Amino acid sequence: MSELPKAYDPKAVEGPVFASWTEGRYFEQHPLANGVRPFSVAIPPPNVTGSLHMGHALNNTIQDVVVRRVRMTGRPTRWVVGTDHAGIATQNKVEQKLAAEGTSRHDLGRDAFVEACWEWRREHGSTIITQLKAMGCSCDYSDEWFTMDPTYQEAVRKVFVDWYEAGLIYRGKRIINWCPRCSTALSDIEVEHEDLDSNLWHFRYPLAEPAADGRDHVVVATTRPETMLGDTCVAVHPDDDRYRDIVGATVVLPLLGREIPVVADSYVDPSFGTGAVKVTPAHDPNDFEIAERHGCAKVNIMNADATISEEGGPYAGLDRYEARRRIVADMEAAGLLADTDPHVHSVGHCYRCHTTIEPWLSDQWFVDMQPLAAPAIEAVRDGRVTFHPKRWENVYYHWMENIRDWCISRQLWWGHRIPVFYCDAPECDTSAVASMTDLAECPACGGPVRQDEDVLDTWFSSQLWPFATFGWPEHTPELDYFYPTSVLSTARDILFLWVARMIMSGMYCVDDKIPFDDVIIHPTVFNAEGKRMSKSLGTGIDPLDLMEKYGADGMRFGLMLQTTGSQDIRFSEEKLLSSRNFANKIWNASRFVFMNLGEDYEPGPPEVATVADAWILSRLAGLAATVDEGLATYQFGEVARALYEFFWSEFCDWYIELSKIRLTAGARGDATADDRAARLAAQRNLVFVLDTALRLLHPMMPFVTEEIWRRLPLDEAERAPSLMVAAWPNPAGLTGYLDEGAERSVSRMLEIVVAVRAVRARYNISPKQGLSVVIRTQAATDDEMLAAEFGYVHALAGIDSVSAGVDAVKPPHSVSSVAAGMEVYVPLEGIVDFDAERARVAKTLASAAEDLAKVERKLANEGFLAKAAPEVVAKERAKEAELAEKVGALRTQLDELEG
RNA sequence: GGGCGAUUAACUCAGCGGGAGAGUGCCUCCCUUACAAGGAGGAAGUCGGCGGUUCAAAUCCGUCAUCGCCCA
Repeated sequence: MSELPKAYDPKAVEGPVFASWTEGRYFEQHPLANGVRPFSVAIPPPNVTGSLHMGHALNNTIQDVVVRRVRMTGRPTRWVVGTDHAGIATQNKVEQKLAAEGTSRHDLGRDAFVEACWEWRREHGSTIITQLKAMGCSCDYSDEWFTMDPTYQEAVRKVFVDWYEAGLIYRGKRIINWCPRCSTALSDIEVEHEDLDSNLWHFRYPLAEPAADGRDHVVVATTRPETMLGDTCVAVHPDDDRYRDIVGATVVLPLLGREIPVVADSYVDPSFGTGAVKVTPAHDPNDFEIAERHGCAKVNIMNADATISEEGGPYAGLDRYEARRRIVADMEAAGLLADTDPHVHSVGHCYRCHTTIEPWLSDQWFVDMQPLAAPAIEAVRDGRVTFHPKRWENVYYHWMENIRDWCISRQLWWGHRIPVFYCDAPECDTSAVASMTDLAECPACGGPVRQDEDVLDTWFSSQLWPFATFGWPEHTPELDYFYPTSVLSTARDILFLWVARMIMSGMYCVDDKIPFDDVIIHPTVFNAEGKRMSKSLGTGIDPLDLMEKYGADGMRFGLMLQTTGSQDIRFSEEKLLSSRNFANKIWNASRFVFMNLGEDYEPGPPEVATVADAWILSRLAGLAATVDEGLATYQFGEVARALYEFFWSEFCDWYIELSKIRLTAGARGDATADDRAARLAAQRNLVFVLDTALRLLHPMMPFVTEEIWRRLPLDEAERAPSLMVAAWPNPAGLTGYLDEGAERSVSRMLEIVVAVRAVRARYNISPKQGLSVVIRTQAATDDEMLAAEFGYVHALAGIDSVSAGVDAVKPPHSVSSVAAGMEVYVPLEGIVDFDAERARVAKTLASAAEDLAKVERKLANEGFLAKAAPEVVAKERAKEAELAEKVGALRTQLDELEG
């Protein structure tokens, strides 16, 4: 057995351990085992341009923890991995690269540009996959997917054609969200709204003819003055008496001189601004609706790059903000600026580049979502899909029930090109056809066709991920076997972009089957100030740096400790310290075990030889149940805390310390056969507890546990080529070790040890100075139990002699403490400051007396006795007795100190 | 405007109907051959305010306040 280094060094361990997993092919799912329900997870594919951030680190740790646990139970398991082609992000990257080289995509042309994107992907596209490996993620890397793979393209195309032919996809001229920087349309949920300080400008619009009451103008309010160039009417509410007389009148649009009508429309809110609104149909979705209802023109005054178009007359060519300044200035100069009020309004920004988006009239493709949403809502309502935490279901319902059509066309070159072909022949009946194969000629007239220039929204393709990665639309064995997947883990910000759409498309495409059973919505990772982490703002933390400093296990465990169902994570590095130290603690406890096994150790089953053994095995059985149940229900924080507490406080602080008695006695030259047998029992129990704990820890801390576990001397039956594929501790198999009596007994003994140590610490008594202890017990039965544990008290509290009895008498010049209802006396001739001791005891007494009074009040309460559960009352009575005992003992102590 | 979440020790957070917990920080002592990335002991909280339900409320309900997020 090779000696372990003194401290755990993640860097020395992680690489080789990961390599051994790959070599053993434990990540892969081999032949499909029939008759067993498999467990599968589709990773939310990271952007191919991406690199690991804290959100990925958390999300993928969660998936790995879930997957590793299930794999250890022996269930066939597969975690599908891959990347998303990320249309806008990738196109931006490649365009930047081209710009640096002094060229552009327009210089290259479409085909060469797309090839440049593939080239970029070949060079840089595996960054994040490599980083997932560094984290220890147990994905099946032998079958990596990309949303632009040939078979994946087939899947995307099929969904488009199917939906087109079913009438679910249509093309129309609508107001969409336009990003002038990315030069593409965006769907509604790709727009992030932000409240900005601005103004509400009041403009006077002159009437062509004075109204009956002599009025010669109408005042409209706007937050976007530049759009007045595209005004085609002014609207007022039909019931608004202020404007009743001018409905139907004509207004002369200032600056341009265009004549536009005043219309009445109930959309107008009479209480906002002046109650009269300018209507710009080509630049506002609501105005578009008004124009449709009243047959007004739609004048598009903006170019794709957000400069003013020819329709803007004298302002043509100006940038949108410059145009705004000039128009306000010109209106003011013309005496038509009635007022300027400060005003906060919500401005949409591109979720990729944060440029202010323009609502813009253009031809785009849309998906009619309502028919798809209906069954997907039902799937969550009837529990086929479950959200964790459950409250996210309401967010899902709210969005799904108010769902709007999805704009899926993007004016990009990198992506899935829309498979629609147009025939421009005027005499041909067929104007557009969606096709699974590229068309060279019109199927109707045989004339030339041209393909739609646009590509599909990246999310249109990634919604197919949970089934396209199993080979759909082919009816593959993998699809039959692994779909539906088991779990989807994600942050809440892609609940709509992804989760909802995957449920809709999954059910539509794969026989009405849901894409996953459980959805885990995990916390969002913020920085220490609670702000969003962002690389561009420099507020991000790089998980690779963290792994460098704290080890992959340290980072993973630290994240798991903070993952609860309610709070987001305010992350800071210090929070990983305890996890890194924990890995080292595991390492050193294991080192201790190895050092104490020796050459002659013979593996064997655990043996309850002492009450300490019974205690630790009982605690271990409890831990296994907590961890198993906790992971099955995604209570990661709770599980991490239970593991930490057990390993550090119970196993290391107490059991290992207790085992030293038997280990050293049994190793001495003059050891008896009994001593040697006792040593062997201790060794086997140490190995068993460590073995089981490592298995339970493995999903969260795969590297350190694997490295140690391989070296454990286990029975042949317990062995496995890797901890990854070793058996998960079955809680049901450990219930035989549950032993409440042993737990009570040991915790009482530990209290005595702590009480004696506290005396030592309080009076600064050297560990080398021997002490004796006298314990006054409450009942004779306690005496025997205690006597059996004297050895432990000796060893742990460093004392020479212990005696106990119901009628034990306080020795002279001793201080006393109360532990577990017993009096513990430590004679301290000449060492103690009795004044300080009196003060301390008085304080403890006051607090105990208060507790006792509380319990007594409760027990004097008739209502409590009548209504509370009997076991609760019994517990209170026991508590009362215990506290009364404690108070009595403290009083006596105080009296003795006074005297 | 609608919804969700948070408010517990100096800090970061668990607990979510029956004796206030952890990590970090702080104080005291200790390099005791598993571990100083450690060990032992300790100080520290009217569980945001106010009402209510209950025998019993940090925990359930209502309300207010503050902070954060989502939707419109």
